[in-house]
Amino acid sequence: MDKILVIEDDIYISEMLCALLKQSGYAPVAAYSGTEALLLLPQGGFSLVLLDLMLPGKPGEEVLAEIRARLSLPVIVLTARTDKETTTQLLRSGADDYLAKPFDNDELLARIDVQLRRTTPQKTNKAQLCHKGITLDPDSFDAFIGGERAGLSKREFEILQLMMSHPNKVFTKNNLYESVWGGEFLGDDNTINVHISKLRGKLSAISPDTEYIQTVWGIGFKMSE
Amino acid sequence: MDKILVIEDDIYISEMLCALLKQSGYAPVAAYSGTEALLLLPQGGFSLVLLDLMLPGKPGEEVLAEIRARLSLPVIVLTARTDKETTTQLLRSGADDYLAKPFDNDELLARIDVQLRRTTPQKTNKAQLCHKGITLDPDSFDAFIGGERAGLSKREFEILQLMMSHPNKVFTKNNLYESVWGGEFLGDDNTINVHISKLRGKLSAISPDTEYIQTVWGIGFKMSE
DNA sequence: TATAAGTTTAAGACTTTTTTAAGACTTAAC
DNA sequence: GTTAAGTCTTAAAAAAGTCTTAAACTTATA
Repeated sequence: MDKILVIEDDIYISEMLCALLKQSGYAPVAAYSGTEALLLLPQGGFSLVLLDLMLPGKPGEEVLAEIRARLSLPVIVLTARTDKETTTQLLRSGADDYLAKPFDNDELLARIDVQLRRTTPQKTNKAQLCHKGITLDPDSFDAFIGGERAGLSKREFEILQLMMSHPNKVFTKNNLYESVWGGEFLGDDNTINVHISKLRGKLSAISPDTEYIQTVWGIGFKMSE
Repeated sequence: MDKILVIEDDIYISEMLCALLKQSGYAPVAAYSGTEALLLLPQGGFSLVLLDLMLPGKPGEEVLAEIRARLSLPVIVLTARTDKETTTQLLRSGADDYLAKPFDNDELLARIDVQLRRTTPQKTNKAQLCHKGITLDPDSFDAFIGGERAGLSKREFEILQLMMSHPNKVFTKNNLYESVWGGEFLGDDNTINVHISKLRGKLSAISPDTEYIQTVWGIGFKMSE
């Protein structure tokens, strides 16, 4: 159950929020000032922060900055001010979203969902990698181009998967070796070159005129753009 | 540079969006229908999707669902409808954020920032060097001027990186040799001159009228101001 | 103008990558 | 446990790209 820190000085609103959250299956914790919130946060375990901007003592903006400086937690700001300057400034200074007061309960819940959806590590999400028409299928350990199976071996698949997960990065042989083989790389090894060559062969067997893997001379390999 | 897929059928709005994005340092790619977008997406490399809900052919909601089913990419929806039902429904069905039309440019940029901030994790690594319009990309070991790749070799990159890391310092040949080659400099060597010449050639191939590397007669080289 | 310093070019040396092929190793089936 | 099929590694030659050298040319300084 996700713990949500509700930073709101108005007791009436705070209770309303907490009730709404509890009813929706979250575990709300109320903080009635920014300083209190900053004391509670290090306790840990929070999945999200709801932050009212108008706070006694420390202004909400400062609280936001301190949360951001210390933790990586989604923060949704509640504010009465809806002018563009305020709201864009808020987003720029670290808020993940904001909601204008008075807000709609359903919308608040939806926005909380959105934030938690991304924070909570992908449960089912075997997001399959796609790049330049290559689709990777982690279930069959194989790659497809336009529906055609490439027939990769395990190492070939792992190399391609690694490279496609960061399509702009150049991977040194060292990188590749340590990630795919998991050991230390002893410079004078041609194994990776051979695997890259085979991989290219299988990819270009499907699509002969496309370059998929680029060599960066003296450095390594990367996915073509 | 982050690639953003702009799915918008109205050419006027699409161009406006692309111009705005380009100006802000993103690389926009326009798709004028949902089906086109779904063809472009497997090409990969996109960091974010801007999706207009009103689309010819396939409705935006379906496009959203298909994107969600296939990839894990932030999607910001642009919509004219602002009723609570529509918007919460949108967020629940996979949108990461939405913006009501007509939207404010700054707000759009701020929201894009928010989404990218979380998707692009620890961009903490080597902050890319910029100077006089040259951007160094340590991932691809190359330099860019206005988005154009220079195609540097390893040594050329290392020289430029060294010089750009202290743009006001004058580097003697000795300095350069010892830093880039790592050995002792034996005065009568022309190698560095040749490399500087090649480097200048590649930079001015992109931007012929700008001087990037200055000669300090009798001493060495430095970045131009 | 003479001289020292910097620039450019082109060719060959050198290094890195690609490809091929053969043998070693793994895996799965019998 | 043996066999068969496929995968991985090693080695070596060929190909491709980069670096260095040397020489001719240009520019700045005294």
